Amino acid sequence: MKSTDKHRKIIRAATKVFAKKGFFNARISDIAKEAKVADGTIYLYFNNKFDILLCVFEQELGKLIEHVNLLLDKETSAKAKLEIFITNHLEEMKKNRYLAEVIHIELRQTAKIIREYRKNTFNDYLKIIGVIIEQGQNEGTFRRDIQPDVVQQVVFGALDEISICWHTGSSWPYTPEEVSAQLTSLFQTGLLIPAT
Amino acid sequence: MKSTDKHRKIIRAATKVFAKKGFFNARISDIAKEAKVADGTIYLYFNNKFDILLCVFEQELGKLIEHVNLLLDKETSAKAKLEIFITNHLEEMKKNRYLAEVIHIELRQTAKIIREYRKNTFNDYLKIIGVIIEQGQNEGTFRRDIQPDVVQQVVFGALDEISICWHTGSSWPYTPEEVSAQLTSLFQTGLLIPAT
Amino acid sequence: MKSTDKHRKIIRAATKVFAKKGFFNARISDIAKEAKVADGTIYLYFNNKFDILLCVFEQELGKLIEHVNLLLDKETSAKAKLEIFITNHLEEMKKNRYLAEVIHIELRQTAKIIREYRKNTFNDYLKIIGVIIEQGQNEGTFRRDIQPDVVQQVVFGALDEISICWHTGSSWPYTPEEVSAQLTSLFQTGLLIPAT
Amino acid sequence: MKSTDKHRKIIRAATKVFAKKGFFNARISDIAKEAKVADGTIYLYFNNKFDILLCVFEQELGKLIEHVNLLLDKETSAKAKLEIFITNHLEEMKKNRYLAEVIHIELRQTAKIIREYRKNTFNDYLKIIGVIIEQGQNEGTFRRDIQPDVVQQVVFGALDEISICWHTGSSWPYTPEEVSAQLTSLFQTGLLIPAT
DNA sequence: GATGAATGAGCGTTCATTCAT
DNA sequence: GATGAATGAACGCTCATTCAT
Repeated sequence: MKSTDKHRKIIRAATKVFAKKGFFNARISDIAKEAKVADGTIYLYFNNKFDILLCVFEQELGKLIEHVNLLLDKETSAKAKLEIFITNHLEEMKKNRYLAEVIHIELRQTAKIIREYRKNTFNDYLKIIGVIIEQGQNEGTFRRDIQPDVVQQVVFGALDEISICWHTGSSWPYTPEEVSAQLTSLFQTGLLIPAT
Repeated sequence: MKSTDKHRKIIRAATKVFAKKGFFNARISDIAKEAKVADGTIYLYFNNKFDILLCVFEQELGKLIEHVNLLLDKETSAKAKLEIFITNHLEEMKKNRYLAEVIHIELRQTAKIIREYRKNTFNDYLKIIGVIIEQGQNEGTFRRDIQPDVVQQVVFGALDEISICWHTGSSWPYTPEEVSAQLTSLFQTGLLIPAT
Repeated sequence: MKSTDKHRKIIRAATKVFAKKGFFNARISDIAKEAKVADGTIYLYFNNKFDILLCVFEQELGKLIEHVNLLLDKETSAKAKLEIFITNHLEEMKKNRYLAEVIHIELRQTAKIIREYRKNTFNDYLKIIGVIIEQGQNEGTFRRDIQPDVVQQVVFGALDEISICWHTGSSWPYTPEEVSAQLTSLFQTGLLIPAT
Repeated sequence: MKSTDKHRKIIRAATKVFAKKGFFNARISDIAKEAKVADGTIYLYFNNKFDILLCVFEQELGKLIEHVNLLLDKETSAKAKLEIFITNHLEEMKKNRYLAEVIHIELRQTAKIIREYRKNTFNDYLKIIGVIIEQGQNEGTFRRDIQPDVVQQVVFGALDEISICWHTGSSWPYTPEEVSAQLTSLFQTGLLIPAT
């Protein structure tokens, strides 16, 4: 168990350091210091610096997927599921500032490379949205003229761009609940005021 | 004019190189070679490597802002303007693969830093969306319970996440027109099929 | 006896690993793995990495000296002794590829350092040749105008350069017996065909 | 010409540093300091540390080959040529202590690797001896029962082992002329006093 | 005695930046 | 203004050595 413990400690430290300085500006010794281990120790658990970043995503996205799937299983309608997904993502990102930043900034660099390797936990996360949309279309709740794979990009992009706002210097007065309500409503019924 | 010419050449080369390799993996000598100038020449036009990246954004976002504003001026309704904005962004990103990637990936790294410096052309671009939404609310076309500053993040995030899809290995069969129609419709009337 | 056993196991493993990768490229963990002991165990028997190399030479050269001395004691004439020495060295090196390589390559690095420390088993081995030559000169069999300390270098250098040939990729078709016959003859009567 | 100049300077510095500390203990910064250039400058002229060592051999052995070939061309008999080769090698090694040590110690490490790459200037040097022996056999001066490829190893091994003696702490009272006379005579007529 | 996880000093190499030409 | 050779600080990674178990 001890070794798993250290693995976790390093992951957590790396997430924090990557969020603060960015992957390329982060030094291994920064992570080591943050994790309170020696530089060399890191290489007992990871192959190289980039591997640490990948593991951060694997682990954190994995947890995110597991968690949201648990929540989604409790709901049956696609409409409710979409709301759950949005709410959960925003709450998690509000809670975990470092993860939010690492996803927002570093995931993208990595995504390009990962796409080739297809070690694609990120894609699994995106696909959850796609599947919800498909279900809604089959149920007859969601429009069929908007493609699920378009929606999944749109929703994730929207969530990700929002999720960084809490951690900016500028004031962002909304709570996750407020934003998630707005987003859910926006994606459900749109911006337009229906003509009566 | 000659010097402006070289400035432009370097910007263009840098955009390409940054898109291909990412800011941190791009070497000054890569940019110099792509721009067909000597390494040292770059420092006659830019203060340092990061300054080049900033200038890429300043210049490219500046052009984008200028261009979309021209288009928006031709329209009066917020509804039409939002459509224009969406369509234009996707078309531009489809056209300019390098810019799309640089915005998607590098802008985020920079955004964090820029936010502090407030040299904020990016914010100006975002704000255009916000202003459109406000106008729509004042006109009475757009709902007032969804905040303009939320929407601007959402729309940009969505557009940006979509705009990278054309340049991925995986097949993305939709044309900008199709996607922009879907997006526009999604943001206007939402996913739900209205109960009749 | 058990501890002596482990010492021997490590020496043998080290000889193999040093031969394969060279002293500097060999890792302690390579030797440990080859010897089937833990890394730390090695430090119960040796002071440091270099000490292992020294012990390899001490031990292997010691055995070589002991063995050749036994053989030499059976002969009386310097002429026969020189032949024995040559034959024995080549046979041993043919038999023990790893030792041959370690002597050929690593001994030289070490020799320079050892020379200063005078912990000089290597010199003892060389000196055997010198003593044979001196005996031959005293007997009146060997010329007195060629210095024993020159000959000892020459003979060892020749043997060592030959002894690696069996372990090279390139074809080396001669048996130790053939080569030792040629070398013995060469050192005894030279290359020239005597004018009749 | 300037760049060639710096290449030479680095080669010379590297030869000295490698001789003093050995390849693996030599730091790039040692070589840089000795050559009075910056660390990075070295990489403008060489691919990596090992490449420097290879270039030392290529260059120095190349010069050696060129030089000895010039001398050999002046002689016709194989007997004279062998003498020239021996004398020249010893003189050069006496003159250039650093080269002598680098050949003696580092060449062997490298030789193993080089053998696979066959970038084999060292072999060219050895072959010169072999060719002399063949010529002697064809002329009828040298015995045919001793193989040229055996002799070339023997002669080089002998020379190399001798050539280090001048640079050892221990006293080595002989001049290159004396040693080369002894060696030549040894290889020509052997150790034995001919029975009258 | 034996282990092997942890340590941290050390070094090869890169590359943004400078400056003599 | 333009060049590109030269610089040297910076950092990822390795591995001999230690020490708690």
